[in-house]
Amino acid sequence: MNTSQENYLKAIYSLSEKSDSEFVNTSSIAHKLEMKPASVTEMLKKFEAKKLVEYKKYKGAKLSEKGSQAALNIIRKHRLWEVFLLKKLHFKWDEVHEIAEQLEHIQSRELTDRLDDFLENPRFDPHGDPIPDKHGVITDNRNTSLLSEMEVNETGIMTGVQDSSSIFLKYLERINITLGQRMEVLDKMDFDGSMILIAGEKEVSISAQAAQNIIIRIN
Amino acid sequence: MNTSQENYLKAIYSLSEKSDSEFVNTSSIAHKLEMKPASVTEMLKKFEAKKLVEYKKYKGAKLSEKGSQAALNIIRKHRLWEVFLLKKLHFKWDEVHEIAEQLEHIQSRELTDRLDDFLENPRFDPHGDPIPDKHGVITDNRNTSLLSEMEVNETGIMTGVQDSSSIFLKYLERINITLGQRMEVLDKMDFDGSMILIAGEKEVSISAQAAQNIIIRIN
DNA sequence: GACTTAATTTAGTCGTGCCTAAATATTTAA
DNA sequence: TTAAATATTTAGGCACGACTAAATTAAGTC
Repeated sequence: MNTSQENYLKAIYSLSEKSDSEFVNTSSIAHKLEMKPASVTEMLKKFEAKKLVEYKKYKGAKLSEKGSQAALNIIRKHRLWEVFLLKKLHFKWDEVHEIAEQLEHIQSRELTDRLDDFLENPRFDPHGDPIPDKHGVITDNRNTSLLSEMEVNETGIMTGVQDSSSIFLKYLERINITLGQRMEVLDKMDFDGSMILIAGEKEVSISAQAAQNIIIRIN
Repeated sequence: MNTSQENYLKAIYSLSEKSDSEFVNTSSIAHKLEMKPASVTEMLKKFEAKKLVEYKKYKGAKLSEKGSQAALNIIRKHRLWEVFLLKKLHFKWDEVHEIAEQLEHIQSRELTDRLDDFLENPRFDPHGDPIPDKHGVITDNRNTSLLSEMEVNETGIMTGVQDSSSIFLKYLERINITLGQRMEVLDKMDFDGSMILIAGEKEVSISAQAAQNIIIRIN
């Protein structure tokens, strides 16, 4: 299992999480990995042979138990390294993803588990995403919703983002929105769907597009 | 520059350190990397084109300034990660090399420099090898010799090993020899070249082969 | 100095992971 | 329900980094 194949697994996992149907289609994987569908087809056949996915022609692929475990292990490593980069090396929120993309491919069960302990077994990464434990179990976090779906006067705590791109994270930083902040919706504008909130102490205005990418835990 | 190429650079660097002649020959590189000489020849030509080495047919290769800097950067990363694994994650002396072989290929100048600071700018790795600074400068350590070359009654401090294999390090651990110990040569046996020392507090006997792989700082 | 031996390079092959272009299957819409 | 549009797969090709076997060069020996 090399870096390329691990990236396929991650892509399939993340797409199947979001999609409602069981099978993830070829072109969505290709799009996510910035590759051509033909290349994906080839790899899916190899994965089928290795029992990492169930593959049905013209339908797509579904991760097997073995495939899911492999994907979760990579995600676990990615998120643990992100915590390390942020907490120990003091990288900024928006800088950690890129480096973690490399570190997630380091192979050593022992290393991952020791890193986990060294970081004091964090349950969420800097973007609010849950970190699978050593058995691949993710702590389920219900009670979450997108900021864009909240009603006026509702409150919650920002626990994550859906878009981890540097450009988005920089935007949030610029308007002083950070993880863990309590938010209250003051108004939703009919004009463009933008929202007025209290985030932390201050009143901020945020676009509909941004609100669709902010995850809030309601409580 | 990928993992394979970085391993070539490291191999050439380490061989040219030890060898007296300027150029490192094809077969020694092949041997070190456990590959066939024909493969090495091909790569050396590519390196020549990239100006990483000076390559002379049937003579071998010599790292250019650019090539040396690249090699030193990989060595720096390797040794810093080794310190991290030992000091922060509490791996054993003989376990760190293998994992560092992977981590040394992570590409991020920023990461390396921050790791260096996080570890409080160590000057030597767990095997006693010096860590190049961010400019590729190695603190020169003269006054070192191999244990096997010491005379009876000479003393010194063990600062490193030449063979970092797990099998050798485990052997040292078993006979209670560790880095930083003061050693005194009590006797050298004509029979088989083995040596009797005081290492730490105790008297130990060590084979000629092992003594050739232990680095001592004389003072 | 010629000849044998060893080292090195060249030439051609292979697996991997990507691609493009063409063929085929599925979905959508008239 | 059939035709057009779209998605997917197949077929063939390419770069890379490894290999083997054959050719060439260098080194050692009589």
